[in-house]
Amino acid sequence: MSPPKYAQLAATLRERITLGKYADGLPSEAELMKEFAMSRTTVRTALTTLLNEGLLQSASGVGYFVKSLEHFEYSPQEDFGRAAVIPEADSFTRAAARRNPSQDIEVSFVHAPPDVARRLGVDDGEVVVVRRRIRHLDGVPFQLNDSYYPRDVVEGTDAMLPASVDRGVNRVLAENGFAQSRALDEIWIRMPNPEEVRRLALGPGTPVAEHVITGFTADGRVVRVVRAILPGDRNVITFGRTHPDLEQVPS
Amino acid sequence: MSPPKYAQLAATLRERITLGKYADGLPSEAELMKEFAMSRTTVRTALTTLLNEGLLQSASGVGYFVKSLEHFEYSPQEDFGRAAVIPEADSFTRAAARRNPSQDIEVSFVHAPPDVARRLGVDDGEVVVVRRRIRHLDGVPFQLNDSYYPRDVVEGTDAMLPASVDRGVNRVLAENGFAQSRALDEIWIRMPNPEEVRRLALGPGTPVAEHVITGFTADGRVVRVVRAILPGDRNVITFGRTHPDLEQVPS
DNA sequence: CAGTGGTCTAGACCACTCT
DNA sequence: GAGTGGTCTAGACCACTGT
Repeated sequence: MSPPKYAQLAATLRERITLGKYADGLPSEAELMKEFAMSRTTVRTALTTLLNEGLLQSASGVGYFVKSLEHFEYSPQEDFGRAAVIPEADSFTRAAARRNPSQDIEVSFVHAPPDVARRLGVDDGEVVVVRRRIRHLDGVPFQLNDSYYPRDVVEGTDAMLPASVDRGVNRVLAENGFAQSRALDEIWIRMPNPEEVRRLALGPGTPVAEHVITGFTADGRVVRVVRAILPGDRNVITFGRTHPDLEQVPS
Repeated sequence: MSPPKYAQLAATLRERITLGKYADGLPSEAELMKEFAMSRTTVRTALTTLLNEGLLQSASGVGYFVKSLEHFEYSPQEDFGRAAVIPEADSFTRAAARRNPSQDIEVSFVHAPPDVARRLGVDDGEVVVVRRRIRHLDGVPFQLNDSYYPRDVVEGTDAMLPASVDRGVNRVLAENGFAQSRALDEIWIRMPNPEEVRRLALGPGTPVAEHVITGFTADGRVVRVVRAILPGDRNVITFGRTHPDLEQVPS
C-alpha cells in the first residue's frame, strides 16, 4: 500500500517548508486543492497534521504560516547562583533582562494535588500554601510556576505575600528554620491540558515540559514542591556539568 | 459564542476519562454518534483532538483506548557514576536491569548536521564519526542516541566498533588523549519528525525531548556531541542537586 | 466585499480485527 | 460476516480578516 494522499501532501509540504519556500505563508486551502487535485477535507487533513507537528500555525481569515519562535534559555542551576561556572548556560539571565521580564503572583491555600501531597509527604487533600506565578518576557507568557509549601514552613513569612521577594523565597524559608540542602529535579514531557493551553496561549502541536522540583532540608524533610510548566516552542532547558571523572561515563 | 460541538464532546470525554470510566475502552464512533447526535466527522474531530493530546490511542478495527504507559527514569547525571548521592534518582539503573535492556549500534562516517557542526566547531558538512544507537527496554524502543565525534578523536579506537564498549566510550576517548572535564546539557521539547516517529514507533500526540550533550576537554575543545531523543510517553528525566547555598535561590 | 480558515453534514469505500 | 477505525468526496454555512 502506498501512503494515503494526505500523508503524501504533508510530506511534500514538509519538504518545501524545510527548503525555505513558504517563508511568506503557505498557499490557501483552495489553491492547494487546485494544485494537488484533492478535496478540501484531504488538504485540511494534511495541514492539520503539520499543525500538530508544530511546524505550522494558522490564522483564521488570513492563512497558514511557518512557525518559528525564539527559544529562551531556562537554566534550573542558575537557582543556585552558580551559572558563572558555565558560561554557555548564562545567557538566560542576560536574555531575561533584555526581554522585559514580569510576573503575576497569587498566593492561596489549597488542597494539595495528589502528586504534590505524595512528594510533600502530607495526607492527600491536606491544606497547603501555593504560590502561583505566571512569568512573562516581553508580555509573552513563557512559564507557569506553582510552588507548594506545608503551612508551618511559610505561614507568617514574606512568602505569603503576593509580590516578588527580592531576597528569594528560599532565603525566607531558611530564615524560618527550613534551609534546603538538596533538590530532586524531574522533567516530564507531555501535551498540555486545556487549562495550560489557555493560560499560556499555546497553539496546537505545542508540547510542554513539566519540571517538578522537590526541595529537602538537611534532615530529609520536604519543604517545597515546585511545578513549572514550560512551553516547548519558547524554552530550552540548559544545565552544565563539571566533573573530573567524566571520562568514566558508561556507554 | 459557545464552544464548537466537537470541543464540547472532547471536554465531556476528557472528564469521563479522568473519572476512570472507559478503562476498558471507549464506545465506538457509531455509538458516540448516536449518544451525542453528531455526525461521524464531528465525533472523529473530538477523538482526534484527544489523540493529539496523548490521552487516547486508537487501534484500527478494534477501538479507542485510554493511553497509559509506565515512565522510565532517564538520569543524565548517572553518566558520572554519582547517582548514589541522590537515592531518588537511582531507580533507572535498577529499572533498566529489570527490564531487559538491549541496544542496536551502528558506527559510520557522515557529514555533520549543521547544529552538530556548530557545536563541534567544525565546518558545515565536514565528515565526522557518528555512533548511532537505539536503546530498548523489554523490546520497546525508548531512546535514540546519536554520538558525534571529530575523526581524530576516535579513529583507530574501540569507539569505531559497532558493539557495546564495556569500559565506556568516554574512557576510550580519555585513553586517546581527549579526556572530558565539562559538559553542557540542553533539553529541547518538540514534536517528533517522521523519521523519529518511525524509529521509535511513536503514536500521535507523543512529544519528545531532544537532549543534546556537548562534551569539553579541560582546554576547551569539544570532542563529543550527543543527541538523545526521548519519547515523552515513556521517559521522565531526573537529576538531583546538593547545595549548601540552596537557600539563596532568587525567587 | 471577497477571500480565508473553522465547523458540520451525509455518504462512500477501504483495510483490518475478531468471532 | 459484522463491526471497527482510516481515508476521501462534495457541499454547506459561519466568523473573521483584509481592503
